[in-house]
Amino acid sequence: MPQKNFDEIRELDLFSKLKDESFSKLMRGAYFKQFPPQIELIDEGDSADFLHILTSGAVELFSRWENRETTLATVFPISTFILAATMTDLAYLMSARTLEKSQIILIPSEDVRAVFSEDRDFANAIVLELARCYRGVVRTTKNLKLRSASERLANHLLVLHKRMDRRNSLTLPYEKRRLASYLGMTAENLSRTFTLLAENGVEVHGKEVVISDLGKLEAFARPTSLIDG
Amino acid sequence: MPQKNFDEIRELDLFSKLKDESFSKLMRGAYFKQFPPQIELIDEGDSADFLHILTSGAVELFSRWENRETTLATVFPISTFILAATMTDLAYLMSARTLEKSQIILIPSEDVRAVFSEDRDFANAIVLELARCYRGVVRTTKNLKLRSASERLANHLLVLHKRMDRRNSLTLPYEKRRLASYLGMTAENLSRTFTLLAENGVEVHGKEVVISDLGKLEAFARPTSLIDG
DNA sequence: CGCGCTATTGATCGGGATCAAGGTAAGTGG
DNA sequence: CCACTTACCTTGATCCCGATCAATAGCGCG
Repeated sequence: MPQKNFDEIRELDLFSKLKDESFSKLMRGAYFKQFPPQIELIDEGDSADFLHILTSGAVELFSRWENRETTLATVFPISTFILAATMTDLAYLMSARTLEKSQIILIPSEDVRAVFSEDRDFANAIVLELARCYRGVVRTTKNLKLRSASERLANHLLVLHKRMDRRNSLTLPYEKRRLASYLGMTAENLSRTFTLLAENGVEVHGKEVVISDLGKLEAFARPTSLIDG
Repeated sequence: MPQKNFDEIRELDLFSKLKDESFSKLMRGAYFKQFPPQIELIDEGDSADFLHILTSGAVELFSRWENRETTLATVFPISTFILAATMTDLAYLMSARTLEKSQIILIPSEDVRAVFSEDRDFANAIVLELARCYRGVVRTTKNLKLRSASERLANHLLVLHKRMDRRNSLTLPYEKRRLASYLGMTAENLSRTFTLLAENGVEVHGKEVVISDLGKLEAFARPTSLIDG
């Protein structure tokens, strides 16, 4: 594995305060793998043998039931995923597939749990990370249950806008149909909702989104830190 | 506080493996309070000063946005709630109200965090509990996004049935309108959905639900361990 | 180019919401 | 013990958001 990756991983909240010894213990047993796009990395229900860290590319977390499928999250570098299943040694609840060619580090779950009980700082970081994830899903649930599809889209655009350093022009980092699924709507409905938002300060051309009237969009979206973070 | 309560709390997964010393440290700073029904214990956005433990009564966790409100969970004794906010020292993301007269133990968040970093077993238990909560909300999200309202109701009845030792007759432990809100539907729609389920092995009289044909209900609900636990 | 995939647009359908009355059951007080 | 109240639930009528189905339009890429 390139040194560059090591350094980046080391800087993740999860590992930054880790003892060197613990960190190398984790890395010693780790696999560094490259995957092509559209590979199913994880099938929900599988036992959680590895903690995954995405170092380049993109990964979709999704779930299937009875011929239906929904996107639960999109993971971008550098970040870990499916920590909760790893810690509890239970089956994964989400499936994962690469969206692009991706580099992924696989750390055996037993190693994670071993270091967790040896290194207090790691335990601390894991708790914070799990709590953060938990709160993220709670926000998602509130978003789904309290808002209409167009309100969800409007607020999501505001979140992206904030994340992009508040530039009024941004590029959607995923296909629209995945965005639609993530927001709990169909691709068709997303399209129509975008045209609806044209009256509320949003212009769309392909994956480019221009927020031409932030005030209008905010008035429509009514964002709150208790949902949108 | 009655000794009986102490013992019951001690048996919670979160506290059972705790050193006596740690447990008393937590209890020393704790408040034991009684609340009448319909009292708002927590307003989302408040800072998370206390970990709450419900020892009798019932508490609803809910959220509001723009004049809409949704039930996120109902808590029954004996259990803790809002652990994640406590650990991260961030604002609560859910509001809470008593549904009945309730006894609640309030443990200052700083004490919880202090004991967490002193007592390895407690740290362990907290991680497991957080991961469990996280996975619970992931299931909720999948349920909301992958299933229709009637499928959610059918599966929820199966969950209650399982929880009630698989007796074919059970009593709904909450008002129907709260169940409706929890399942992400209106009270009216819940009513109609119950009549729909009459053709699928379910009889309802008030809060009494009789599963007259488990096979039929299961065929309709198609439960899966990856959503329904 | 032309093939294949994604996005848009249009027409229609349906699940679930909303609005508006009734019904039912459990208190409450005379 | 029974009228009256009140809260919850049900039922009916209608509406609308968003899904579905179908066709077309872009776009990226070999």
